[in-house]
Amino acid sequence: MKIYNTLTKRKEEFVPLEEGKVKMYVCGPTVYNFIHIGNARPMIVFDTVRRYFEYKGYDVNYVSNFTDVDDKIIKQAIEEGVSADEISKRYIAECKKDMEGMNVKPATKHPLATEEICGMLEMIQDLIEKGYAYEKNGTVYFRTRKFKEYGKLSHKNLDDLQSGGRSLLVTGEDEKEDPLDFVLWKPKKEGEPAWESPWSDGRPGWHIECSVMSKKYLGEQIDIHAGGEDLVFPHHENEIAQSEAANGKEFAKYWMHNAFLNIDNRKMSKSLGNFFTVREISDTYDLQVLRFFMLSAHYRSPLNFSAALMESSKTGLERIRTAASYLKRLEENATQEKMTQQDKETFEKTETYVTGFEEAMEDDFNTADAIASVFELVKFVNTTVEEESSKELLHQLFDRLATLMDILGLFVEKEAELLSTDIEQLIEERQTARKEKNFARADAIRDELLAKGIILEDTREGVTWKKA
RNA sequence: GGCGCCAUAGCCAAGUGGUAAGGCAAAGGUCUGCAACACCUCCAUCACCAGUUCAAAUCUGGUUGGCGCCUCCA
Repeated sequence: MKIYNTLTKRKEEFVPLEEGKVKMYVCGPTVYNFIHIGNARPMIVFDTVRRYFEYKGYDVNYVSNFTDVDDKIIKQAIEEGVSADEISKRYIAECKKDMEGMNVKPATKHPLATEEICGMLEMIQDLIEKGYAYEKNGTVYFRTRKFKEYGKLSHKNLDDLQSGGRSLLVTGEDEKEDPLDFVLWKPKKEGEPAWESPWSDGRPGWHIECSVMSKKYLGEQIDIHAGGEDLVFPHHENEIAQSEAANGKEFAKYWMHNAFLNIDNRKMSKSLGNFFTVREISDTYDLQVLRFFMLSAHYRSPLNFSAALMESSKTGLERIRTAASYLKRLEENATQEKMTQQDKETFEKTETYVTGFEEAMEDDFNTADAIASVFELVKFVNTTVEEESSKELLHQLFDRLATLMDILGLFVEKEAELLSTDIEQLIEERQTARKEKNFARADAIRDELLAKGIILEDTREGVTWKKA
């Protein structure tokens, strides 16, 4: 399996630290509002990475945090006149609902920054003792130049950073020894949440949180650290500096970064205000469609979001699901139980689509290519399977399709839903009308159901329905 | 100013040296009471210029256009 590593700027063969196990950490959102669909990209992408590892038999320890102490949370709390804690708790709960809708598996552990302060104090103290950090008026800074490899992830050199067009010196930070130094601990301002520390009552800097939570739940060394590409610098660069300075060993072996989700070719972000929340999208679309859309491009390519593209994704996903329900229907009506010799040969032919799918995923999780294999399998099913096919074959084909889709976190079957009895009666009445060639009545009933969001389709095997 | 990415059909998108996957849309057709589904047919020489090579969308140089990071940010 090959993974593109931001650290080395090339695809590398994945070799786990420990045989059969994967330890991965994915930087999670800051919870001060509903998550937007840009936040959803890494969730979906890295959940898919996880699912593929699990499909390959790896035991994946997947940790993803919630940043629940931050300027923006405090700002939101002040605006609403409630506590910061209330804001973060609320949006963590909402985020989890969205994740469920997108079929993103819960992490093995979702640590909260506010519950890990103790570990942060320890690591900061450790860094001070090792000479990598210093305290000034209650603020603790990381001594960036002391960490010789600083810049190795983002491939920047310190002098470029300093002589750049922008000043890294921000107001009130002229007490730093060096403009490149960043904050590990900062004293509280009036009304802000704070914790006691040897340096001041205050709160941790953003970067130290991930270093500490990763170490606590995954150990000093992990296989994969992932997040959005904007986190490469400074967040991940700083994490490396902190963790490697404190632990004295390589922090993460593989660094994965997803590209952005754009709107009109512009980065979507809360600060630019050009974003859609996942919740908004879920009003119009099944979030499975959003997931399918996200996986239709490679995770390292920028992806534009639009209603037209969502429609296209919806239709495409529907095509796959139609094939699946076709198999199910035939299976229910099949008379032949066991596979015939010909069935066996048919089934063997689908091996190539599984291989194609796996090869795509092995190549740095090329989900776009993997989906192409799924479509090829769908085409094969639609052109090969027939009423005479055996139950066993139909079942196996369904299973094969569902398995591939499950790796992508996509369902192939609609949830088991029951129609209310009056709707079922309408469908029966329509069938009677059709037999009597009373098509006007039949069409009227179909329209009536359509208005209720139910689409009827007449097939050789009878009437099927789906939600609009 | 520094660092970096991208440019494939109407749209989306794979493909990193051997002659363009897949999906959506459109068009024509088969099936069907109609519709839908499904199936068949049709749909590109890869931004531009120059070069390397027997061979380039794929490598090199340049041009144009778009974007990202360097500041909270997925």
